[in-house]
Amino acid sequence: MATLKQIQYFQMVAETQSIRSAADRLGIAQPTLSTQLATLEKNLGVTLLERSRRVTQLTPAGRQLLPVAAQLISQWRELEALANTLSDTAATTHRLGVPPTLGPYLLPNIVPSIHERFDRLKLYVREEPPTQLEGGVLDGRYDLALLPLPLRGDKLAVDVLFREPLMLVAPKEAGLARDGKLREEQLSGMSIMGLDERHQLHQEVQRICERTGAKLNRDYEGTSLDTLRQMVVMGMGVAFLPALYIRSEIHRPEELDVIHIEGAAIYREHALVYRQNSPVRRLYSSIATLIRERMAHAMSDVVTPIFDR
Amino acid sequence: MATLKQIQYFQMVAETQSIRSAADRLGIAQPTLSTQLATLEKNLGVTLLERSRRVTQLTPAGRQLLPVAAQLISQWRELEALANTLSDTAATTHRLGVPPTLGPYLLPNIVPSIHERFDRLKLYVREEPPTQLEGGVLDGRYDLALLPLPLRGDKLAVDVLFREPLMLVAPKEAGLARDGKLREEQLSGMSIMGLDERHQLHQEVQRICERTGAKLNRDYEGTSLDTLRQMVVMGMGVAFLPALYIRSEIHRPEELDVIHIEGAAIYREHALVYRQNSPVRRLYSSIATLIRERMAHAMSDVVTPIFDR
DNA sequence: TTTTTGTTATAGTTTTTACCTATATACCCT
DNA sequence: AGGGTATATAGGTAAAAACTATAACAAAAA
Repeated sequence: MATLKQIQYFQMVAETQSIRSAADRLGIAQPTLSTQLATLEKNLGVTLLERSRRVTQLTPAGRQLLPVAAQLISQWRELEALANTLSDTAATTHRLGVPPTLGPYLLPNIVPSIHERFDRLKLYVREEPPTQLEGGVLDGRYDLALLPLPLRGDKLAVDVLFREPLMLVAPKEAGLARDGKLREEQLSGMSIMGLDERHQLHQEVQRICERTGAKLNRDYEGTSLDTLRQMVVMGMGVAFLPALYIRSEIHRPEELDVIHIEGAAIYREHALVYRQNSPVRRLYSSIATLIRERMAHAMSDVVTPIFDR
Repeated sequence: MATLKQIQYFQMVAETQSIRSAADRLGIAQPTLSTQLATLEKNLGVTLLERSRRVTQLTPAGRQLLPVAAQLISQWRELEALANTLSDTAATTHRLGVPPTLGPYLLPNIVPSIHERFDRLKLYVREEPPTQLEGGVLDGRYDLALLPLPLRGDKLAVDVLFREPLMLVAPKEAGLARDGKLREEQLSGMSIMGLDERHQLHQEVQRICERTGAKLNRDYEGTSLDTLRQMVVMGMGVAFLPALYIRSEIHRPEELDVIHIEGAAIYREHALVYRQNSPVRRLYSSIATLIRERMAHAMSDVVTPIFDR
């Protein structure tokens, strides 16, 4: 197999019409160039150059191969240039997976900050259920993902980000919320609506119900936070919704009572995960830090950043 | 500078997602592949692969470089393939220069034969005055040329092709041609029209006039054989025209008398010329043979092929 | 003509590097 | 904990890419 060098040599000789001066301009010895050209010709099975003492010029075959060779070299230069810009790892496109119950409500808050800090970094974002996301990061479909804790496996690097309370929402007419608060014990026996079981939030709510004695109503299950919320608005029951969802503009406060449960640890935790041996794990962990800082700065009334774990 | 091999290696690893199996498929040892990849990465200044025991996959940067690398390889394959077809020298495009007083009247007769014999050979034909053609072959603007003899220089390979008589043409009403023949002596004092002096034919006719005592009329000079012929038709005088021109369909026999001069060597000779050290001189000389044979076969009434000189 | 000069090819060496085998190291899985 | 598998490293060899020196040759100059 020929080398890019040899092709470059060929190109230079074609340009200068002389092996001698081409060798000078390439900064190599003339015999080296002669033999390299000879081996290139041998490999290609074609005589490229018409050697003579006066001028060395292209053969008809060489003339036709030259443009292809030139294109090859320019393609190589392009690859070099691209590698150069990518050598700053923060200049490449990273694939980020997000769960549907978090992404739309969190990303608008943090993506601008990320682009501000790493101005040439690009994100390719896709939504998927957390269970699939975890495997997706492992098998390389994603470079990093936002995921609720705990994870199934333990093979991934995990940067815990923040704690997000789940708020009980109830129809106005239910009159549950005197002052927007409820004590944990009052949950006991209450019938709670949730998302369908393919969502991680389903399990999370299930655990909370088991702990507090509430009852998970499986007759009606939402397929998204929006449909779940709509079911509450229509008076079909109460539900736990993530604080970030409620904070987002999708929520219209006049339609629902939002109730904070006192005394109970009703929340979920989110982390940024990526492969342990990703060469850019330092970048990812600084993105995690950036997210925590952003949360602390702009959303500390809603979520609790976790800096040390 | 990286090598094409290394890029191919990179491509294979990306495909198999494993250094081990890529090494197998490439037929090299695994450590070789590891080090080659490392040097490629060092040269590019970018980490291309995320090594791990489970699967080795691309980094974000590697993912973006892979398509460019793949294109580079495919470009190389293209170059190889082209070289392969060109390795048969008769499959390339050769640049042929012809003089305006010969090309249009000879080429239609010989080009089909050339393509029949060398079916993948292509010709790029241009017309230029012989004086420029000779230099054009020397400096590489042409690969070969048809030229009238004698040549100025002696640095080119010359394959003499054939002798072409020059015929005297006269207006019908001049009544010069009793039986289409004239003896050399009768030319003496006759006023002959010619082409302008940039054409080689001008000099040739001039020499003939000097030898036979005819007088070259420089008051009216044609810029092409067609205008010269037209001047004769219009009764402005007589002229020498090449036999191949007269034989071509451009000539309409009813308009002119064509007169053969007896006893005098009134002709020009044509040769195929090319650079001495052209790597394809054997091809060119067999093209010369082909032309001679074609002349002998189809035009022996007009021209005299010259096989031995 | 002969000499000089400049260009390419060849010979002989050195240095580099691509490749190998053997082994270390790390991780996964049972 | 240990066997199995993947990659990395070490050390050595052989191929090839580089150099210097020189031959061979053609063109230009003397």
